[in-house]
Amino acid sequence: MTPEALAAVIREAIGHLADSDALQVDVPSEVHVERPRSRDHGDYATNAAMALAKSAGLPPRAIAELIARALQSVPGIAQAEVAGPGFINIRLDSAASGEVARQAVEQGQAYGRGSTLAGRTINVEFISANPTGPLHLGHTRWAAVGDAIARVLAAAGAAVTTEFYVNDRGVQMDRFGASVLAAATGQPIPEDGYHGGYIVDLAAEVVAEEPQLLELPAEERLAGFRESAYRRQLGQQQQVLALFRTHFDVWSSERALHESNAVEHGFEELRSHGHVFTADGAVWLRTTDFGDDKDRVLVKADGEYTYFASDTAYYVNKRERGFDLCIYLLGADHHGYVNRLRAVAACNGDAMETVEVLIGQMVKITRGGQEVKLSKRAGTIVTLEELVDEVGVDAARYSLIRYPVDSPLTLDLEVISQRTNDNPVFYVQYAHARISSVLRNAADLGIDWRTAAFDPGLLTQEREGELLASIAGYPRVVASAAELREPHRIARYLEELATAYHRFYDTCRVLPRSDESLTQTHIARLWLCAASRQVIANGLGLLGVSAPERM
RNA sequence: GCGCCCGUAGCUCAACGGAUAGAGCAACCGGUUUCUACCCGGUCGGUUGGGGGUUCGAGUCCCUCCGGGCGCGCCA
Repeated sequence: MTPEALAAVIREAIGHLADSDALQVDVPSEVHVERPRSRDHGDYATNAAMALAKSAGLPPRAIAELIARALQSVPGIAQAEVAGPGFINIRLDSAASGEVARQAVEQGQAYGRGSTLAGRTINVEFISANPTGPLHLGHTRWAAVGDAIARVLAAAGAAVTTEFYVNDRGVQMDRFGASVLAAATGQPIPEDGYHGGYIVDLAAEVVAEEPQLLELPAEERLAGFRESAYRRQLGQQQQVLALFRTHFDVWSSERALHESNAVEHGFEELRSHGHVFTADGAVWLRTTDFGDDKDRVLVKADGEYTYFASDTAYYVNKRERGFDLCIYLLGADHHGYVNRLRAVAACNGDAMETVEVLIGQMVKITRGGQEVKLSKRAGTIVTLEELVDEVGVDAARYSLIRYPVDSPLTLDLEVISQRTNDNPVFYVQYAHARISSVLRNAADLGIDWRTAAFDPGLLTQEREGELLASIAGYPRVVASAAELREPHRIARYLEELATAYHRFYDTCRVLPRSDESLTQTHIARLWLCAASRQVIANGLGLLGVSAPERM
């Protein structure tokens, strides 16, 4: 029995009590079931009685008594007793606990997937870097976390589209082009240009492969270099992201937005809602109608569109493509955008909740405790590529996802490339490899556990119970990670699951020793192993981290 | 000045408003002569930055102060 199933049972019990007038309450839509820290408090505990006390006008313990008595007759529940201020502590019988092993094995990759977000059509936009340089560490955090969020949302039943918005228009692109051209022709790179070493490499590449560009008249030459370098740089970003296992369904170009007239179209939509006005020769969006500090300019007095104009049109475009939720992942240096983005939604006649902005704090990186400075302009940058080269995709992804994004993060390159428990990705992966080995050995011994009768009631050891409970908790972890947009919960959970497995393995012999014959207990433990492995693989899959069969 | 985020063990960090605030690392002590020891067990370690409040119950919610990060363009 999973905690969700138990919660449903408790809710049902409360419903019966309410129907029979034993208790005058509204049946709560959600019943909270938790795994108590201390096993003395049972397998699970619920605070339902305490939560109902106020509306029922009865002391929590009295309500708890009623519910507990009802639960005692439920199949699978071995014991239900009132404790403390009104908790109900519940003990399952071992067969009911053990059934989740069967569920996990039989459901396979589907185990843990849910439907809490079914019907939602969600756009997740992240990274959206300028195509004027390699992706650096901040982008890398989003590459890992954004991708994991998308996977987790999908696991909760949402239809998810991941999207990368390419800022390929405007002054930065011109500076980029000018920088590459300067490098190609031996001129000093402009003060306001890009000075990274990669500019020189790009310039050399362009010259080698498109020497004819050098022959063009000045203006066309500049444009030629800009476009060529842009294509190459974007291609490089795409290639590195693919290597990093971060997939985007849609690459959306700011330039294309303008060329397809989507910007003007977006303005019309907003105008029809009455939030566009003209002042001082500029066109504005009245975002202050919806909580922004100040109104924002869409078209400057000189006729140029602002960056915000594209953002606004892009939002309208997303809505027209059918997304009912637009999630943006932004760096902390962009948190000033939150209010105006939400205001854009409201100006479009949408609920402000249609826009959800996740703010990620900065990532610092150290090597052996010493900070590695990041500066895109100065060229001493740690790029996504360099990080992966140094620590590998699995360690990089896992380390970046493992922490909530709203706190600043410091990663030490030495630590996350070591195979210590400072670097738990290996700990989790090792559990998977270890189980794989056991299952291989079982096959070698000719044990066909899958078709043998599985008696979950034989899993009565304390550590078997802990492991089963951990497995049973997985679907809820996925659901809450999706609801809270916090994939780090998956990682933390996997570490606990791996611990539970290692502890189980330490005390419970799975396979028969050479002088032993095969028993039902061996079979039951093999099911437990297979279930554990399935859940680890599913969880790592949500993080985009591999689940190796051997290490 | 205004706004957002953060402050938890020596370090890096967890903890749907729930019971005695937890892991890993570091330090120290143990465990494998048969399934992967990249593992397991134990010891040490805390006024959750300070102070108020809300309630059956606060690391978590509210107020305030202190400390740190980031942002406040007709820039992108």
